[in-house]
Amino acid sequence: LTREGIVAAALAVLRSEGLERVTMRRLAQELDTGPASLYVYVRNTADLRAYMLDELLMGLDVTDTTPERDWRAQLVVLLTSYVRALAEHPGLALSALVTRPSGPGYLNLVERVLALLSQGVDARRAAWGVDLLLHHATSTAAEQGTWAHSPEADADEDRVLAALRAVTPETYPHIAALGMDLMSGEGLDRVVWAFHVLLNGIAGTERTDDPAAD
Amino acid sequence: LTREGIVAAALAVLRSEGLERVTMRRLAQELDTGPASLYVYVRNTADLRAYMLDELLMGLDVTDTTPERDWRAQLVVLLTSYVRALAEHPGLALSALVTRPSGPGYLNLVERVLALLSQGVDARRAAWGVDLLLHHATSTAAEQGTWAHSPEADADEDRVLAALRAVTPETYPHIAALGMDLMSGEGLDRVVWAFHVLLNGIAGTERTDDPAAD
DNA sequence: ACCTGAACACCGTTCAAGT
DNA sequence: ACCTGAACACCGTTCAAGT
Repeated sequence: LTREGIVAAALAVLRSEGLERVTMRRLAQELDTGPASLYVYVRNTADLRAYMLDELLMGLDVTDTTPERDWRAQLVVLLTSYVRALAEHPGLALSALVTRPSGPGYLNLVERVLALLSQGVDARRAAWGVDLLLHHATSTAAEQGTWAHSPEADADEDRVLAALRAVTPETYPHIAALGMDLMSGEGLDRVVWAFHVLLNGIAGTERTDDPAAD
Repeated sequence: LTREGIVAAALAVLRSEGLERVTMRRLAQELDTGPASLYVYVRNTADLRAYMLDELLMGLDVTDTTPERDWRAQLVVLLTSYVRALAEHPGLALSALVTRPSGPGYLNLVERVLALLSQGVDARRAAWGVDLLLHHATSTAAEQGTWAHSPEADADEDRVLAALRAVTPETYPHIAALGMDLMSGEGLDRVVWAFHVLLNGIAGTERTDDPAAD
């Protein structure tokens, strides 16, 4: 019984049965022991999920496939592949939003994002920008992943559509004016647009805190 | 027993004991009935949380306090107050990330954001921008709120700091070069900067999908 | 239609006792 | 130090039976 073994078992259950089934009791069963034994190696379930996420990130290919393109395009490719990988496991993305990742897999990703970002913006903006980009990518993965993998997502969207249709120009003029364009765009179109917004925004927005404070 | 009554009881427990205690069983106890009775009025816990969130949003003041300032500044004020309100209940923010809100409280907020956004950008960008802004605000509230209210947050930050200190210029040159500036900034400084990044980005990034597709 | 008791099928975590 | 059985204190949801 080792932490590596526990995390490996957790990833196996994750892939075969989903995150809901990755419980201390289920893992203990898988490893032929009692749930209490696991607490020698992981602090709690949040801790376990952090290890799982980092293991997943280690498997992410961060090497550049299109070195001839500019830093923005390369970042969009990298971040999109991160979103795609994480969206497979939206529950882990949600955990990462709440527990700050700090494992080698995450540091590796941060380093790569910083390397690309530094080509286009100054160091102070890069320092805050990397966090903004990865925070956005993570929450996008949680959102997209949940919608893609949940049977309730359709009913959910129906409710939003019904709410939009019920809007009259008198009650909500701006919503009524835009109408269904509020919901337009294939999932990935919006994700890519959002990354461009962030990159252009970072390049065009100076940090507002006192430079001497660093 | 009505849905309004159930939601009101839920909000009372939320405020006095936190979201973890807002369970079907706890609510049933509060309302002197069995948990099964609640399922006549709410589909499940996700549904209940959606009602709770919308009730909370109804209490959000979206009227403008600084009409003399430009649309960007007004949006930053509005979005910051949304983040502040939601960060009080990070669990609800997390739910909103996964279940699309569609109640009157949310529509009210969307209308207000659209009204301000329309002063600065074209309708197509406003349509996608409002979702991007509120998605970011929601996930920021979940993140900030959890850190602010969780006793484990400190240990979490210590781990990140230790990981950063352990970085050498050989392994992660860009991380090492930025050092502790990666973690700089008071919570709110970064939140405000992020909103400026988004607003500048939206203003400076055309939508990439086919305009005829609307 | 609305309401309920009881059950089904689970959880995370702790702790005293063992090896 | 590591491991465990058993317990503590809970969960969401369903369903047959009642009113």
